[in-house]
Amino acid sequence: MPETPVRVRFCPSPTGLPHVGMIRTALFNWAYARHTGGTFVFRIEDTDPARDSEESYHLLLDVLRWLGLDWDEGPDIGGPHAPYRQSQRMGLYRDVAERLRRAGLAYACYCTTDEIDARNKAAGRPPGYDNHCRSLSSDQLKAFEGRDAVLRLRMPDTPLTWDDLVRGEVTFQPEHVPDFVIMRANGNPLYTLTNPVDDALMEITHVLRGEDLLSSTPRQIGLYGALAAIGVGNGSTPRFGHLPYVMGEGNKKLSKRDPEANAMLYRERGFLPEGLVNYLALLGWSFGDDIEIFSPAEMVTRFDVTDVNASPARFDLRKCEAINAAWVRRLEPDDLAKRILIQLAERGVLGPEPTDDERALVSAATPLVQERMVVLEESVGMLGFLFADAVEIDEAAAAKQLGPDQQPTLAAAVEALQGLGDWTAAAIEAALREALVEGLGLKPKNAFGPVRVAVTGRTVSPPLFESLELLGRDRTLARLVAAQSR
RNA sequence: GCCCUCAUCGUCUAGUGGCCCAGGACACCGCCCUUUCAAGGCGGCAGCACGGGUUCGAAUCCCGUUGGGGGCACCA
Repeated sequence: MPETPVRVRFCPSPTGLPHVGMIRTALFNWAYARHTGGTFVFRIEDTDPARDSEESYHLLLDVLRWLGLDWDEGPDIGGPHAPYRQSQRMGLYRDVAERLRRAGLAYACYCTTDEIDARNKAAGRPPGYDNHCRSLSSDQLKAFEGRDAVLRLRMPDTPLTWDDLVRGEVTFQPEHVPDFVIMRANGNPLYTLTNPVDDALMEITHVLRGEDLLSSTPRQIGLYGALAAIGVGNGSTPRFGHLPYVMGEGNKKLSKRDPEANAMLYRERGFLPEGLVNYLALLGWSFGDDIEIFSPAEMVTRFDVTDVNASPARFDLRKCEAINAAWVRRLEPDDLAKRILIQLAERGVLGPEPTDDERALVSAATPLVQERMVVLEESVGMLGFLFADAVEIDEAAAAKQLGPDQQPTLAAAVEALQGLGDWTAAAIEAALREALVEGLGLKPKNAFGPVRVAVTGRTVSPPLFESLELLGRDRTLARLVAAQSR
């Protein structure tokens, strides 16, 4: 028996900066589509001009592309259900709303929020609409003449139940799900209408979204019933899966204000897309077999929504960094070198068009830093010394390693390296050991510390002898001499 | 207030009645390796929220309690 092909969607509102929780939702939808051989639809829900922005829309596209979460239908590439931006589908929603009204499935409501609140208070009821305008007499209707009306959906008076893909069966009693607004008084449709209408029209089979939308699901199920009645969509209601929150510090949802929430930040800091995707996947899901490092493609082979955890997960930057570091180590050196090159160019260590020599130097230096980096950003500090004539010396490092006591060490190093025939890491190490460790009787730590600071400017650097080899004899000697005249 | 929902080490998780006096990872602490910093290796710390059931047997099933989160918009 052939199953209906899976169609999932990611449908953010373009407001503010892309949020990691939102990206995690996109990832799970994407992974589920790819795992099942289904279709991943990307739709933009920009029905609120007051909050939506074009800039935010482009950021969304950028982030998804950067992470490699490709979509099969969407605003930029079109598809059988185009357009994929709700702002371009307004006529459609108005039409559906009108049909619902004419079918008696939706009705005009003239109540103001103040009136509703007042009635609830007087009756000692909890907040929420009281279905007041469901059946108004013609006299009552006349009294409201000229007053603005919103359109509300008439909800069924039976329990609303669905089998949530991550939580199991969930039921709401009808008295807790009042008739809700689907069209503003000004005639603009609300999310409560546009989202299910598009899901129906686009024949979405699985709605995987944040748990914040869980309590709006009964309303959507009610709407689906109404849509089926007027022939919008294919008449079937999608399955729902509510993904757990991504939490921030303390016990609150990672908020948009929280800097850690901004997905763009990770790209700027030089996280690898593979690393971020890998970490985000771990928030509510696990690969199995005690394996934690996996590629997006590997994730796809195993991902299933029904394996997603129901409980919220805290975003842990440390772990995110550790996963990324593992990915840095996992990359082929050539691949890593390319990414470091881009990073160095973006940060001005290299020009926008690196020379062949610079490219070669980056390639040669990459293996020296591959095990030392957590994020690409660090390549600037670790490799910067290779790409300048002189080096800027860290003052704290100088105070520790370039004082009067270290002058003889530096002098001996200059002498040992000056006449060295073969400028290779091995030869440099041999020469330095002979002159400083054996010659001056220094411990290795004290022998190489001053050389390191003089040449790289820092107490922490890539392996010293390899670094000197890459730097070259002239610049190495110049820096050793310069350090003596400080 | 009402409704919904969640509950295993500090954190992310494995675990779907016996393989679990609970496994892995991050973080933390030791030791080893070592020219710095890492990486790597070895070891350590640390958890089934609580109370009742069901069962020969419960982290796993049921009920309750407590605690956390979300919702109750002409936002999405």
